Amino acid sequence: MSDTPSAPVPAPYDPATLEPRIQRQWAEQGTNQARLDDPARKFYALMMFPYPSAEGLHVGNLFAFTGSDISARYHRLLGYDVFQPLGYDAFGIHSENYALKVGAHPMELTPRNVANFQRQLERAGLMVDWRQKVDTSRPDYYRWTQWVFLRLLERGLAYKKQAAVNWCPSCKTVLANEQVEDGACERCGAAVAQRELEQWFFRISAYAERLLANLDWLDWSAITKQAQRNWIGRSEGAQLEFAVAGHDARVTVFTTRPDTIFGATYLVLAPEHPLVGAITTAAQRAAVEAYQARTRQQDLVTRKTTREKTGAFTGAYATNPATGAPIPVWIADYVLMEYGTGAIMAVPGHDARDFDFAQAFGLPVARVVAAPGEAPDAPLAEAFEDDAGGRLVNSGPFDGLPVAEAKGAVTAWLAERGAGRAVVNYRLHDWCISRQRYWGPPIPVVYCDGCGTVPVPEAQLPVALPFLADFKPDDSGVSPLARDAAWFRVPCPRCGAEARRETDVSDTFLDSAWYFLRYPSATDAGAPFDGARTRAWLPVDSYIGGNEHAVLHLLYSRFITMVLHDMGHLAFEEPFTRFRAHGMIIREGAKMSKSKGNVINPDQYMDQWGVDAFRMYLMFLGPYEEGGDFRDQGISGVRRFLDRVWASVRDATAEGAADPAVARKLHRTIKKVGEDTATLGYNTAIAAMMEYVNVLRRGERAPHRHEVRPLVQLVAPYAPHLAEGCWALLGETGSVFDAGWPAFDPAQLVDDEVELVVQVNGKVRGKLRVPAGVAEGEALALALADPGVARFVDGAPKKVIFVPRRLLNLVV
RNA sequence: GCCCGGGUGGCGAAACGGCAGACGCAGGGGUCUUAAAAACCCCAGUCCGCAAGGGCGUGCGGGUUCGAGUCCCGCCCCGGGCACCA
Repeated sequence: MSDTPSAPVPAPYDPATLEPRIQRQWAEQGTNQARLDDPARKFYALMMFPYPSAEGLHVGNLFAFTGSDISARYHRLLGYDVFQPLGYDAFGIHSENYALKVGAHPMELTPRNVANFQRQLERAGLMVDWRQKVDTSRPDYYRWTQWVFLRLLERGLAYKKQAAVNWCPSCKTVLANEQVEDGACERCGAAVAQRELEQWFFRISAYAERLLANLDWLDWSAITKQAQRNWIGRSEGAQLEFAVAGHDARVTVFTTRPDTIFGATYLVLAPEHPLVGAITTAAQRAAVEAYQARTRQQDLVTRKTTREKTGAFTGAYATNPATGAPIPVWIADYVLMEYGTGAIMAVPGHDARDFDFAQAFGLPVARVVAAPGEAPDAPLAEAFEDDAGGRLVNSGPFDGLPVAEAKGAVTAWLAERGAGRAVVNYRLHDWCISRQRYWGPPIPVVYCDGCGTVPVPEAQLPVALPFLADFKPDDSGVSPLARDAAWFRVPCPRCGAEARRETDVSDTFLDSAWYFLRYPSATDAGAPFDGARTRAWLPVDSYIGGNEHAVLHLLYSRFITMVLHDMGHLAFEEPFTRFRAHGMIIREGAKMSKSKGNVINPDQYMDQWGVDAFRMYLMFLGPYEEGGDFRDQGISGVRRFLDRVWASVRDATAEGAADPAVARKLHRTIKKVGEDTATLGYNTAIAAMMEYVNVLRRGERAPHRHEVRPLVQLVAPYAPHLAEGCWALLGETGSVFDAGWPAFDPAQLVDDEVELVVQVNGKVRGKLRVPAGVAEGEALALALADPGVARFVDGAPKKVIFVPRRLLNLVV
């Protein structure tokens, strides 16, 4: 045996003991707490807060959170004061339905689910400042959600109107469009009908242009911005007026094709259009009313997806302002009341829907646009919709004009005759925030016979959600809250007379439309968001979340922020400076779902491999912004890497000469990991660190201390517990997260000697080791002297392409 | 139908217009071991060939270029979102 003293037993990497120890240390030392009051260089890192489902944390949640956490930790290492909060989106129909299903009460169930989530999230080792946690279902939060509602009411942006909803007569509840499948309720299968209810709306449509315009400068994922642009749906066109024969009434239509006015052979109103009753002739009244009734019976989804054309003739005729011809006025459910003016001019020759309708009811089809070389009276077998190369025909003074020019010219011509004007229309409709349900913040309004609609005074907030043993909706279409008489009857805040509370609760999207404002002030009982804190921390520097919220949540948050800005409550009008959408995790090529039984339980993997290995594997699966495919076998590779990092640190010696090749690799790795981490290129950053460790440990080489110390810093955002443990192992004091980010030496990035690829006619025929600065002539001489290259070259090359440091291509 | 993504080894995936397949999984061979595991080292797109070497290769068909996974045109397939929006 050797006579050297036996070395101490080397400590293996053991995440099961290391991770809890490090987490205790972080908690004791307040490592994850932000300097909320006096940040020097603030960085607000936000991730979309979860809905605390009873099933517990989903691997998709953890994928999202880990990606945000890495970014947050990286910024901390760069020297920012990072604030990364998290909370719970705990209100909503989801929780309520689940409670109904299992026969529990949401007030009891929700805290339990939240506690379970909290346990799982804490275990995941996120750098979250838990002091600032929010829970939207708690009165100390929704009190301020109600405050936000009152601000919109004050500003004239909240209003009530009748609106059609999907109604399931069996579940006795309003259904969202997503909950209707083939005209039936997704839960019970009963046929869904329309029902008109008085609902609260927010006038987001008034902000359409601003919400659209700001997208141009926001640093957001391109796909997210595009989704918002599509949703806002700006379209330029004209409103045109049609006089109705024998009536004072004029029908206003919206069209994007005013150029086709000469081809408008009939008008169609939405069945619920207010003019229908007035213009319908006695002879047609029965048919029209039957059709209206039939439309009301239909659910909203079926109405919008059925292509078959139905309708009824009103008996009335309108005058085409361009041709002077009388044209019939119909009603049909393919015209929607909520878009444009709820009425259209039908141009069957140039609109596929109008064409189908005209075919179904034998209405005339006229051609007013022709393709180049096409006869003005060429018959139309289908609608000719192409407006790119077409020119007008059969259009009086406008014949021959290209469509693009005709749009403006026709609009101007009609405007002169008082029959129209250019308008911009948006698809974005107002936000219905009413929910006739239980589990949400009561809308803080009181109805008084004398005073009308009275906002609940701020001092009386919150309007607390009462405990209702029976919170099941009934077929009244009114929220269960109406059944709690003690709660419902309330003195009018203005005159003191007996009055009634609003019984609708608000949409969960309202809870989440302002939660990022609350985090820095989460414990503030006196205001929704403290002025100084808000100035110090907002807007959010980095927001990461799923693109399923590209439209609603993100748009509503922008809207609420704009309104609060306009009212002087906020200094900025866009809440999220940078937004990145992460991808989706699938498993073995298939979407995860409970029914397939392939849902990943994070706890089990964290038990087996450690938290760090699990998070790092999630990040290694593929590009963060695209998602990845979770395969059980793959995680061992990441774990092996962490073992090797640990062993490298443990075996590092303080003395000895550096290996210049290792040093060069280190500096390249620092550069690469920094760049990739900044751009969310986590998978390639991890690969780069693996490459470095492969070089570092080649042949069981014992690394030097200064070769591993920066590695620990690089790996820290990815495997924070391991890095913290390694940092201590290196004898460093304090947290690695206060140690800064290593710098690379640019001089170390350039090699003295490079491998030059030699191609002949684009095919690789040889490789040369040459000095980095070798000249073209010299490289050519060396290449021609190479027998492998010379075989393919006969005589002098016709052309030589030389890319310094990379390649030499000889064309022969 | 429209709008995005994406199609690369056995698998997950890399690749400023310049060596396709980095990194990892699975696989094969080896070192160590009585043995196995672990660890470490090496091999590994595919076809022909004992080898040296060569041919072919990034969904399909064209094009631009000295050179194309990457750029352009036309298709096919998969995933996601929107969808009677006038």
